[in-house]
Amino acid sequence: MGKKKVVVGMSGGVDSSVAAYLLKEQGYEVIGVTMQIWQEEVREAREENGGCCGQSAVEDARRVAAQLGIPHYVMNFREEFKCRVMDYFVDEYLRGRTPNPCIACNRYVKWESMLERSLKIGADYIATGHYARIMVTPEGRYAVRSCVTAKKDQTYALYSLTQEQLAHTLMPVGEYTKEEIRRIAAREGLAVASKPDSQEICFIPDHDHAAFIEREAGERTPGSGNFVTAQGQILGRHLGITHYTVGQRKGLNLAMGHPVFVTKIRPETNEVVIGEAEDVFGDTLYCDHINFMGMADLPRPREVLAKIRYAHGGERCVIEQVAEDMIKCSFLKPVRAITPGQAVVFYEDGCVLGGGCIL
RNA sequence: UGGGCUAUCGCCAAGCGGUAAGGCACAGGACUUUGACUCCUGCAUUCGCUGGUUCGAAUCCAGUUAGCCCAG
Repeated sequence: MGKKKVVVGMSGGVDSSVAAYLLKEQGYEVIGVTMQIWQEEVREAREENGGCCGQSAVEDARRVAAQLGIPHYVMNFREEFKCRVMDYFVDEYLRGRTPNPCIACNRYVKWESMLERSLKIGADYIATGHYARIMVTPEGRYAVRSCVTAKKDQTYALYSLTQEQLAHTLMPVGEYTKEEIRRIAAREGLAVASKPDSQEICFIPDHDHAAFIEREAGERTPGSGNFVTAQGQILGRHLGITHYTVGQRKGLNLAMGHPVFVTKIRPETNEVVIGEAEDVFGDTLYCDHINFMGMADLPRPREVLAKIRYAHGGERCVIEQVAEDMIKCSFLKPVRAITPGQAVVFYEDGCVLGGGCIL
């Protein structure tokens, strides 16, 4: 029986580099692959960005692969990335929603595309540097669960993986803390040991979302409109709905004497609704694009812990399937800034049961 | 044209003769897969303007300008 073959998605960062190292140590036949996704006019921005997916990423990954003595290839996923991540990102903003591109990238690019292509070249698994662990539930379902480093937990962004995908996925760094991973990288002398963590959205290195959207959307870019209260009072002019997200305070340029926040975005009327701090709280949400992971279905209401955005600690809520592709979440306590477009992910004991996209 | 009121940082606003509070906004930083939240730091040598009184004025006086209100 030959070695199991695994394709490691190497971003050129510390995590995926160590993932490749660990798998090799564990006896897998490891192949390093770096996805080519968005880099075209990248230049200066990447170095301070840490370059999660930039051009230097390819070189860094190649260097690490050479150090580890594993083959390294580049797979071109620009097409997929453009339409499934960048276009989605822009379209969501145009619809007044706040997308989470990392979830889309994971689902469509890293897993659907990269996994498919990897299986095609004879791999048994793909692996990534995500801080998450894959488990099998007593019912025999695959699920991801929080890793030891709760702070770096990335299960939220992985909620949409299917059973089939999880069956062919390995996440070796989920067993370690970020500090341990860096230590291993340093111990093994990996070139990227001290590379800064990547953050923010990789394809917008300058962090200027609005400018990016304007470039991409062109004519479709929404113009300025009114800031209004829930009662309809006009408070001022905004720069275009793509500049805002629910819960936002900064950048509104509204001197009301006290802090005010975005409570809602109305693309139909091009209005941004403004309210008080308490107006940002809500206790009910609906989501679609459901994916069941640790639970196979939801035949009856069930109480779970739900996270409504990446850095959210989670709140107890009762979930109930109200339609073919719709779940209603009723929180026991109001949660802040329920934001359409963001994911809601359900957990039980750190295990992802499933999730959806907030409506 | 008379009479009254008001004029202090981008907005609101303390101050009432003793040497410019505060809030919001904004900027920078920390944090961050929402330009989110949050936190830290910064932010009027100057009080519509011109003179005067005083040891000392944003604070008192005179004039002047602007805005608002009320008049015949």
